[in-house]
Amino acid sequence: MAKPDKRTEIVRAALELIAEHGFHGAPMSLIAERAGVAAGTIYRYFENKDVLITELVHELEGRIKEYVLDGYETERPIRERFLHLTMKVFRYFIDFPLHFRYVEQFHNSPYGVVRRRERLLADTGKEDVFRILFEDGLAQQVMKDLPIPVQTSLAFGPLVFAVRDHILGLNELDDTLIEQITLGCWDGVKR
Amino acid sequence: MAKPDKRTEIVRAALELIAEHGFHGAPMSLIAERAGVAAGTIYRYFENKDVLITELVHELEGRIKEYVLDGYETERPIRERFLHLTMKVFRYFIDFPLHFRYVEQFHNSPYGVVRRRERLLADTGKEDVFRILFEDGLAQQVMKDLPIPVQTSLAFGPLVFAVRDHILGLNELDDTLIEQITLGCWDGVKR
Amino acid sequence: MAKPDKRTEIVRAALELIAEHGFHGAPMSLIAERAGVAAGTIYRYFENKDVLITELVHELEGRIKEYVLDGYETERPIRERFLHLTMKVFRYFIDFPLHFRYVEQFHNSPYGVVRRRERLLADTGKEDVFRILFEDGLAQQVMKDLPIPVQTSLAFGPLVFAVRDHILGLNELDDTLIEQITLGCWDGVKR
Amino acid sequence: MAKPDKRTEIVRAALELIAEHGFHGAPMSLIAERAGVAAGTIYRYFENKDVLITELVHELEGRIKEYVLDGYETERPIRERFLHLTMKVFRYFIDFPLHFRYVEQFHNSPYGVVRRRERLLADTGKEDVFRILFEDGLAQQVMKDLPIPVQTSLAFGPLVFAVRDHILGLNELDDTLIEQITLGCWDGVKR
DNA sequence: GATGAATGAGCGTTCATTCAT
DNA sequence: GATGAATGAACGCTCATTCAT
Repeated sequence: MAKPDKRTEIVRAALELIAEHGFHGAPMSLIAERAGVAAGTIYRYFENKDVLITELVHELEGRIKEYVLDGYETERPIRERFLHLTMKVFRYFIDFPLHFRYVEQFHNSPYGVVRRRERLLADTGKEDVFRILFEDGLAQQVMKDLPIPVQTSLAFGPLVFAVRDHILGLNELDDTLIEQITLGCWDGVKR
Repeated sequence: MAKPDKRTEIVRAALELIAEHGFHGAPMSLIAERAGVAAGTIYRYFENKDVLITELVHELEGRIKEYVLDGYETERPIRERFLHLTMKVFRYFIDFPLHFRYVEQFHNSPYGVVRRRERLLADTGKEDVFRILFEDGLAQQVMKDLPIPVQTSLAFGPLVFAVRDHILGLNELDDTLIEQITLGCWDGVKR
Repeated sequence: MAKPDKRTEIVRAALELIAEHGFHGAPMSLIAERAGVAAGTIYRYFENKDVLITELVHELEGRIKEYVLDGYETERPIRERFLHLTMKVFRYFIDFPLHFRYVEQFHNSPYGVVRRRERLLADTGKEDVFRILFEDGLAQQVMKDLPIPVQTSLAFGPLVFAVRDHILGLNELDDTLIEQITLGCWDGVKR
Repeated sequence: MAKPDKRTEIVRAALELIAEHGFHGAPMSLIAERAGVAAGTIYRYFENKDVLITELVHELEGRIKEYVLDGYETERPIRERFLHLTMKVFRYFIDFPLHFRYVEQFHNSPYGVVRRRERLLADTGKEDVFRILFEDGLAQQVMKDLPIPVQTSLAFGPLVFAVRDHILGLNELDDTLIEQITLGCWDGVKR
């Protein structure tokens, strides 16, 4: 924290620029400038722009995961766990709108498509709390018997929409609204 | 099909390339090549690339609207109307995955953001079937009392997620699954 | 006059556009549009743009010559003939600023350079009133003994400068001013 | 000559190409090639082609001014000062014909017209030696009472004409001829 | 003759990437 | 390690010219 090293600055600059102006509006030279480094320096830390973009999304997703899992207890009832997870995701994205914008941009670009596919094909199921939650929910007959991806859609689709509108200023998401949406999602997935 | 005129070919080529490879991966030269015309020819039909992109999204949205409203009867019960609309949207996007991908890309780009905001600010409510449906649903106390954008999130968020996964091949959306999701959405918005 | 034929319209349009916006600002398509003909039609009358440009300058120079020689009497005294010619040129360009602008642009472009050189190398001396005037002036020992091109410079250089400034609005050339400049030029060439 | 840096080479190449072939005949790619740099390199030194063109004319005018004012003494008689200035301008342009051609092209292009107008409208009179000379000349009743632009026309019009012809090879301006023209100009402006 | 849609070479410009310092 | 000047392929776009109708 004392010495914000160059890599950190590069990542921060890339996040800001891409989140705000898209991949188009974030040339390497501008990222370098905003990071306070020379253009060539970026290539010491990232092989090329694609790698930078991809590593950045990894980092963000790691942080989101960490935030969301904080205080999460696998022993609690399904409903409670569900609400914990969705509301945490909500809060995270509202608190870090740049992260949301970045991740959104990423997943709606060719990079994201590749990434998403790889991820699903790899069996990451073991450690995936959402997956476990849905499987538990099914086993306990609390949730509908739907494929995991479908459950995910019902659980997170509304959230993403709502956050997007909120960030664009078309919406004003306060605590009660967040709770209502979250409960609506629960209504969607519960049996 | 009788006269596959150049404009049509250009639009088709742009749709394919942008849907598959993003705005980045669709240079005018490639669009021209795939449309079987010279690069300069595109500019007889579209003032510039931005206009091409924007007109294309208009066209697609027009077609979607037409498809979705076919057979829609404003006199039917709320629930039935809701299911009609969401399932039609589902089917359309599953039948025309390129359209889905294109519209998605558009709305996650600077173009789309501007468009979205303008649209919301303009009071287009009069003719917007979704809006009317939600207002009716609220008036009849069948749906939850939530802001329109939030209702929209609950109604369409899961759909977009699910279609995306389906197109990526992570999902296999058949009729029963579509119905289940749609019903899940209804559970989310109904009182 | 009754039927402003296409060639005339093309020439007029080219003159206006080039005079006002330069060669750069006068694409063939715009010339065609302003002439009320199709783009391809121009090529029935002129082999290509260069030919159009060159023929136009010929036409203009022909008209200037005609105007200037109107009322010119080779029997009058040198001074009177000199003043007649220079003042007529003055008036012509002030009355037809577009012609002036066009001719100026032409002579300051690669076209003009070629043209000018060809012209001088061809022995056009026989019919050139200016040349004859200068030769007479020298023979009668009324004018300085200078090469013809130099005499031309002294006679017309100031005129071109003054007209340019006038057309740009930096100057207001009225009759007395024109006369003064003309007399200044005479002072420059006379012995 | 010790370090023929890239900027210098670019400027030199632009000067040569534009002077010889006009703005049309000097694409950035060719300027780059002749300068021995990559096309993109030009943009490190000049924001765009317009800026390159405009900065170049500034540089040339600066050098001309410096050359012309060398040895100029404001305390000398009007006539002597007049002859000093005009003859120096003469010599400069004869020694640097590319500079002459460039400046001519510039002032007959849309760039130049704008520039010229701005310059005249701005009251640059304070530091303008020509203006001061003409004002002194008028005050001392040595020169005719004419507006400054008109005096300028009489003083420099012939020069520009003569130099142009000389560069085109239609003329052979030697010292005596230059002096004669200069004296002719003086005859034109003096009372 | 006249049209104007179509062409495609060529333009000015950008930017991811390299490499001498 | 770090720099940033230099690169040059690739982009969006223009426009003189052609040719089927």
